Amino acid sequence: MPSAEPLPVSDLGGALLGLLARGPGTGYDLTRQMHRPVGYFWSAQHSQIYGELTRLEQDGLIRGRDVDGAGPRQSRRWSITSAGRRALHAFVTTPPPDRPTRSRLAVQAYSLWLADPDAARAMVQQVRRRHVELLADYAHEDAELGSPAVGDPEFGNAAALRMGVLGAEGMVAWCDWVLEALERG
Amino acid sequence: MPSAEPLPVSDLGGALLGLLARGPGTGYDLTRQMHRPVGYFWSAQHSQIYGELTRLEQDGLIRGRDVDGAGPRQSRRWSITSAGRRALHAFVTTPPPDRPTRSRLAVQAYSLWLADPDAARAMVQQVRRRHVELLADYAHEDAELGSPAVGDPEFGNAAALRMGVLGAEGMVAWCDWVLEALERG
DNA sequence: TCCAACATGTAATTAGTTACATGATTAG
DNA sequence: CTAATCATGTAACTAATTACATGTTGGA
Repeated sequence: MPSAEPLPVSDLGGALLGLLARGPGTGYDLTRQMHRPVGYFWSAQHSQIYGELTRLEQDGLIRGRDVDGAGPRQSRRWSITSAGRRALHAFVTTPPPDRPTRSRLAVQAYSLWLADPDAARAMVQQVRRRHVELLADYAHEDAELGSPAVGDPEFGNAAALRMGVLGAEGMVAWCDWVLEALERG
Repeated sequence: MPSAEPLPVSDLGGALLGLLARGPGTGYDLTRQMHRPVGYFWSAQHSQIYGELTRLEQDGLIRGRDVDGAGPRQSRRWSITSAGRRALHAFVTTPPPDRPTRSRLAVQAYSLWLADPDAARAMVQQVRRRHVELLADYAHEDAELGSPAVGDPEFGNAAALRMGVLGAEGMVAWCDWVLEALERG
């Protein structure tokens, strides 16, 4: 009998399965797609991705087929299997472990009190600019999206994007809070 | 001549220096302090902390003195050196690298479209509860804090806490957004 | 002709987690 | 007497980054 429990996957594995659930692709494709919009929240180098794909294949969650591509080597086109879909199902509905979100910026904030105020202001202003830019990118993506139904793959994009917007708005608000405090001295 | 550039430190190194800048402590102390409020944003096991402390000592950023503690072994009390303070200065005012914040929840969100709506709702509700609890913890800490001046160590606590509040509020808003979308079907 | 994009892989290193190991003191 | 806390360390492993390596095709 087949095991009832689907195989657990790593966070990167979940990201890759999430991409392949929308359609097959090569390792190279996946590496590029680890940009907008999954890549807003997860990144990986191709070296890590190729390794993870091999592991997912060994677990039977994806299947690779050789195709001849433009490069010097054979290219492999990966597709998700039904076991992979089951594993992805389990992955998305399992509450994430309750560890603190790692934020280097928060670690810096914790020691901001001993920084030179001008240097602190410059750093925070740069962070602010970056998040304002991010918000503009998100707005672009959002404009092409509308309000997809929950069963539509686009709903996943919208949900991830929404999280990005709320997070970036929070960061801008935080920067303003710090800048005001530095103003007051 | 002494080098003009202070030694770069890792994120964990920055967190530990940030704690030691407020006063000396043993590895055990630091492990416990990697809870509120730095630990809201960075966590580490003692195994990693002890190793990092050794590295910081080799770089001359901290200094350890043997004291006899309650345990079976000699205890070491660590203090930050002036080189350590310089390195921490540089650490806090260097804009963090522009990599995406890793969010497993966002990766899950990206594939939420193929989840069973009831399972999705349960997951999101649990995440929401967790962040509401976090907000209550933050409010507690905040109440004891007031509005410290920028040169006061407490200002670091306040800044980190502020980031936590804004982040958690964003997460609750995100959960509500998803729950509403699931309601509408 | 040179550079970018295509396309895949390995090697070396650093960061982080989990598990193993020890042994004293104190509170219930 | 038992469990928790004190207090430190190592070992084994997984995750992630950086660097090394190869070789084609298409456009400026």
